[in-house]
Amino acid sequence: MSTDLLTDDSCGLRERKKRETRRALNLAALDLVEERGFAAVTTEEIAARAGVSTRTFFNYFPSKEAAVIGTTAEELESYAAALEQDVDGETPLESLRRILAGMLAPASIDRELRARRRRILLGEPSLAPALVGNNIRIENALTAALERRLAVQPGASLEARLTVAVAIAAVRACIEHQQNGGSGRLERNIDQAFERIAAGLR
Amino acid sequence: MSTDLLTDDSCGLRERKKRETRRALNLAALDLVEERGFAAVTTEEIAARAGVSTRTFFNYFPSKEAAVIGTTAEELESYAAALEQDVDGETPLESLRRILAGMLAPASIDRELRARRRRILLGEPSLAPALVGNNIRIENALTAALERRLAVQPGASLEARLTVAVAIAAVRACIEHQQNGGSGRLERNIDQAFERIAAGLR
DNA sequence: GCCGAATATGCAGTCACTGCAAAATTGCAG
DNA sequence: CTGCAATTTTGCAGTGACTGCATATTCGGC
Repeated sequence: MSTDLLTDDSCGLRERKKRETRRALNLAALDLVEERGFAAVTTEEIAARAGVSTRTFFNYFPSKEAAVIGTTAEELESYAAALEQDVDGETPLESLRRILAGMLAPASIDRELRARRRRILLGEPSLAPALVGNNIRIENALTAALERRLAVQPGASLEARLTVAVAIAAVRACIEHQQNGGSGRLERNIDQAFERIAAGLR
Repeated sequence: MSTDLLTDDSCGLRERKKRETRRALNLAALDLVEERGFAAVTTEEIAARAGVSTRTFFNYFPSKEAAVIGTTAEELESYAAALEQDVDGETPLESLRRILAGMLAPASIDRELRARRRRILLGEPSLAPALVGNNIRIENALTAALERRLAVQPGASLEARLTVAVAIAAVRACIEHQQNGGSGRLERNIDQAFERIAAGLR
């Protein structure tokens, strides 16, 4: 196989190949779902397009949904690390707004991929349950990170988990609003939502 | 079959039988999951214990998870109706606290069943994704109800959806907190959470 | 008691997902 | 470069969720 451009970071050939395979599976899944819709795609086809066996597919992802969503442990850790950092005058909620908005926004590098991902994932209503299920992982990772930042024992107070859960719910609500033909642009709505939350809901 | 005690409310035998079957399936599912755990129970067994064919099982519930969770459209409507009502000086958030807490609390009649349900559902981590998926239905129903109460066009403003989503997230966060061995009792934590939200998070 | 409609069932089939054991690949030491 | 051990891939066989369809049963009104 051709040695590739983006060898990301680390060590041995083994690790690199695993990353490549994982990514290939995720991209294959996105392609196929975009072409035909989630229900009409089989794990066999995804594996085939990625050039591995069906069995190997399940060595990388526990379910078809997970392959399409494709959140990696690294991404999770990177978001958690970002939240753990205490940026000058930012409240936890402000940090969460920045980080969660960043997860949605097409960032500098992966621009098109991120945008495509977003379009495909949100365009498939049948993925909604899996997506919110995936949010549990995100919530747990971010909660732990915020607890470290606040220097409290894990689970000692509700504060951290509540803040994270509410922030994620706010973003989800904006997305849902968007999909139901709601008013306003997503970015702007998210800003408004966080303002409302900081001001106190009634 | 023996004519039963609680014939609930309405009309024909047909409707009553459907309710009975639905309930029987839900109870059978709860029983079996309590005995053996969700993964070790098959839809065939649930159907058998409820006295119907496997095929009929899927006429009532779209998935094994749904059968265990067992939320009915009637329940949804009743919660929505409760939220739609404008109770004296209650803010929307206060109404939501009351209604969502009521969904968890073992109510007057079904006391034991509600408690059992709660224990079983929350005791099965593998059901967590399905549970949050189910929350989407609840969120949609409550959002529509709140929009009626506020007399706004559906989807016109973010307000309703945001409030509902945040309220549900708060309850979920308290449950999650509880399950991770967090401090405090559930009821009390929910109260605190809603107070924090009304006061504004940071 | 009889007919149209709703409901229950059986059957065959697809596909997600798993455990297991054999084969292929990789990293490493000699 | 060569064999060796660990890791990864793969094939295979099996289980079980879920669906469409055709058929039988049951219900409600006449």
